[in-house]
Amino acid sequence: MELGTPKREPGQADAADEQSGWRSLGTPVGELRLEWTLPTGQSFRWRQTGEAPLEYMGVVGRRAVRLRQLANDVQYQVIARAPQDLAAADAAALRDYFNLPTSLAQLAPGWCAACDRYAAVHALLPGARMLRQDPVECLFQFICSSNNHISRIAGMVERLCRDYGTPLVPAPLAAAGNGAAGAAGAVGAAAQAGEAAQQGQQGQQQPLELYAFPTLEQLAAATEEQLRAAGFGYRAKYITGSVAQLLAKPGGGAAWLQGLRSVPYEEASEALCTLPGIGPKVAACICLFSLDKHEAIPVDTHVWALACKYYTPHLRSKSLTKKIHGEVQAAFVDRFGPYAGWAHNTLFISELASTRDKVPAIGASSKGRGGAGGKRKAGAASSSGSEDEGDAAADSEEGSAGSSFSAELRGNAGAGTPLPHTPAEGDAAVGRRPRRRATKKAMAGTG
DNA sequence: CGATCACCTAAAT
DNA sequence: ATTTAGGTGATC
Repeated sequence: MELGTPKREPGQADAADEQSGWRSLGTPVGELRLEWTLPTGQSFRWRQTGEAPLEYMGVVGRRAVRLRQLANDVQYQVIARAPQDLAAADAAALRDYFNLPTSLAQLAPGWCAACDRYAAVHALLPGARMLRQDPVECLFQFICSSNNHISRIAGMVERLCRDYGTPLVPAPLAAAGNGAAGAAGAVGAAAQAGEAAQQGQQGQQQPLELYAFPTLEQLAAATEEQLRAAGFGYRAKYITGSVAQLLAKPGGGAAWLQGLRSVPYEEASEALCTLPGIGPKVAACICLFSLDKHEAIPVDTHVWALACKYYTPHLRSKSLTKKIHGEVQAAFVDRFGPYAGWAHNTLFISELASTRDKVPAIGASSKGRGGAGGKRKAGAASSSGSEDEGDAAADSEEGSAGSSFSAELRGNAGAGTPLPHTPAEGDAAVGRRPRRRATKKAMAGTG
């Protein structure tokens, strides 16, 4: 059952799975790999709860979910659900969350043809798919992400859910429960479920608590002082400020955000940037991870470095201003087409230290060939003309993206060796090191 | 518009 | 002790 193409319809379970409670999502490896999708910076709400098979626990909407990766499929199990949500809708909710109507496997060949570097990385990172998260949840997660690292972001988001969100009660217990159980009981039960599922892990962590992400109304209870005390730092005022602005929107902030799904990327981005704590990068994250803007490119420090090296070397000497952000964005769309954000995601993941740990081969899978740096024409559709400019520019200073990348791979064959990324000279392009060493607040633009 | 700096924090070097 | 870590806002 664990190998081969899933034959069942998504959401169905055969006799064996019926008793264990696992159901098939119907996603071959080319469409979804949990390890390249859940813990790679799109959402900070998933915790790994098992190894072999790889398993995660998290929350989708008001459903607490367990997911496990099989050789050529993903299975799920909804362990807690809001009273108003039907079990019959579980499959649809997950298919929506994982953006399954969009076929990654169909788009990837076009990106491989458009860029050798992408092709090399893609082979090692199949199934790196974009999520379709709830916009409110996504927005506050990424306000927390500014000038921050993943582990700390995850902690902040967890605190937000625990302090202001609604606890989710595991289904069997919810069914058997009575009013007397109360909120405290519900929390305990959810925690227990998480704890049980976490056995066999590296231990240490406290029981995983399961909460729905707080609604805007719930978040309105948070004060800046409270959040600062909880370790949100200067982002505390961004959160309270954005909550206030969103709640003031006619029709409600949630609906306003939802409405951004049906306007052009440019417009959605600008709208988001009117909220405190949201700039071009965070706006792009929200657009790509929750608002159906498949072309959005969050240009962070890693992507900026990638772009300077392979895609927009002519911008290398610039600093990452809003305008430059737009130029990098355009360069990616020019090369990869309307789903450039998806392609960018795989490239981005390949730069994460955690990814390199999991894929030692990433430093050793050369196969030489440096040809054809980019012949674009991504089957995904290149929006329009001016084809060769990007390539010409890319080739001018560093050689083609393809050859550069391959050269790096060759020279770095040791297993587990981090991608070379030879910082050469332009590495600190983002934040010029302060001429002096201003003690603390000097690393501004670096992150 | 572009360049600079301040803003929280915890882990890594 | 300094740097890193998936930036944004205010100012000149």
